[in-house]
Amino acid sequence: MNDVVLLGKALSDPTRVRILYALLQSDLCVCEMVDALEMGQSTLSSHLQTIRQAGVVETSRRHKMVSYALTAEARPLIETIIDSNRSALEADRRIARDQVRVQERIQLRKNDVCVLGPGQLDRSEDTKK
Amino acid sequence: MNDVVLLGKALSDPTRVRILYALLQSDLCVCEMVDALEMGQSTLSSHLQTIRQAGVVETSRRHKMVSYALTAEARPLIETIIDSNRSALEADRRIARDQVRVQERIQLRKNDVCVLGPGQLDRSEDTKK
DNA sequence: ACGTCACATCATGATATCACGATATGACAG
DNA sequence: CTGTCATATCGTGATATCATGATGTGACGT
Repeated sequence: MNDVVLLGKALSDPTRVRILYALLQSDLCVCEMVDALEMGQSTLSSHLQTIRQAGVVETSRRHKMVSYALTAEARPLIETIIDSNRSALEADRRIARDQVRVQERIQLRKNDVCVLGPGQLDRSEDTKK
Repeated sequence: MNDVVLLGKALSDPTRVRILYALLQSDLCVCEMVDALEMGQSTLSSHLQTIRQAGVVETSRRHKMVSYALTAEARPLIETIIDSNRSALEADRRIARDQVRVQERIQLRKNDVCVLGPGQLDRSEDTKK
């Protein structure tokens, strides 16, 4: 019972859906998500705790950063749910923008490891038309 | 995006999970759910509206009663989610009790149609041992 | 057409959740 | 063992959700 409710809570907020959608692309550390998803670090962190309580994600430490990943148990179910609304999600402008920014942040990794802290990504390109 | 969030909201409350679990057994009218799930009619109704907004259930009128059913589109997904936690749900005492009471209420139908209004089910048996 | 009955909606107060800034923690480098 | 930096937690005020009782609505039988 409670497991289902916690899964529901994980999915019941647009910000958390954005986070899950991003994690479906790739494991990400908190600093990468702060930049890519453009939200306050404390806001992001508390949503991550909510998702973690649902057993949907797990953490691992990589150097100074904490990396979040979908759990092996939850991933298929999350994929199924997301897939059932894939087209609506892909049409969402916020989601599309997140995708691009996640990829940009991933490009900055060295040897697949995040080397840049939160809020340090040069976004001067973004202000150009 | 919003569809996923609404689905999440439908699942994010224990009372709504109970309702969905009951509807997985059988279509039910509101009066049957009031008795079987032992909740106030207005409480039940507002949860049903939440679930309906998520596109998970649809209604039809049968005589005076309104019958709720999982939609054909949502049912497979709901089944998948429930199944992924089937054992935990079956272990839930509240859910188990609901199951019994739903079956009792269904037994009272004539020709598969509910004939008894809300709060009219004789529960004198329940107070025995 | 008029009640009646099942259901929906409203009003309210209590509790939970949200975003955000400030502060705490704790792992690593030096 | 000390500072630093990434992340977690706390505090707060605004908003949303909950359960419940009162009231509204609309389809059916008479």
